[in-house]
Amino acid sequence: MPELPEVETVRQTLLEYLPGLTITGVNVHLARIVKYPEPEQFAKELVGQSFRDIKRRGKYLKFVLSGEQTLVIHLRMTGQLRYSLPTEPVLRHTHIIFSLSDGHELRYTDIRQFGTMYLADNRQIDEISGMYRLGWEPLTDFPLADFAALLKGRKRAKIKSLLLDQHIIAGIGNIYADEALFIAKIHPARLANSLSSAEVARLHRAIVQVLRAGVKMHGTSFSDYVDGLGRQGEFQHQLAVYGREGAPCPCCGSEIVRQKIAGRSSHFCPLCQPASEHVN
DNA sequence: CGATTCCCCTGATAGC
DNA sequence: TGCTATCAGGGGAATC
Repeated sequence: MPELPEVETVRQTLLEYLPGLTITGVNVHLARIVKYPEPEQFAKELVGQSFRDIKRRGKYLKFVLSGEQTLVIHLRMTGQLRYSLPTEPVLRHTHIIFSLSDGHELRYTDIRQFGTMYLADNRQIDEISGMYRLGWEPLTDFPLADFAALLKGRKRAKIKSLLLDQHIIAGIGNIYADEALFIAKIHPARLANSLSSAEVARLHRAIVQVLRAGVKMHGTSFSDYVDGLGRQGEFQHQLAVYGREGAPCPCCGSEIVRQKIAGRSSHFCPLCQPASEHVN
């Protein structure tokens, strides 16, 4: 499940190969992945354009093209982008293949078919893809004071659901939300405005820390995630709580609990992350 | 207005 | 052995 660190790793790996290459063909085998424009036009407009740059916004990848257009790809749950040789076997669930001028292919594989692609002029792409609605970019534009003020204004929301809300912070998913809350020692079901300023500061720092660590370790290959060359990440070996139900807390040894909170499974240590603020 | 639920989809797993 | 039910979760729409 690609979150910010995984998407950033894909960006970095593809950035080594794609810039300067021209798209010589596009084969769309599953039309529903292409949300805009119609798949035929999508393919037609892409052919002949070359890659200038690859950017990222939250969990979205933005391929800046030579024709003043941007190709936006969201991997959602199980999407994978691989820079491959045509001689490599085409994996099952490969839905879109871009042929490249160096003889390679950029292949989009997605078991669950939830991924999305958009192609539009640079000035329209944010609106068409929905990216204009995204919140703070946590590694470059995430002011603590504004974050604290937002949490103060949320009397009913659980902190976990706010961390997952892309309109507030862009790029956090279930794995890094649980890990950040563990590092900050905050229970996922705490109401946002009940956090003390010390807790808000801890959480802010934990979010940045865990996302940076995830990028440094090339992402978390918990289920399907691989980078732009098909390589797994390493951060799954450092997870403290996610996917560790029943295992000992790395901090105190208590059994990690898994519980559905705000509609998502949440993993936490009941001792290190008490349901109310722990005052020392 | 904001929070919750449903839904898209396939594969892994549990239960019978 | 094989069937069905359940769960996983990003994010948008529908619903409460």
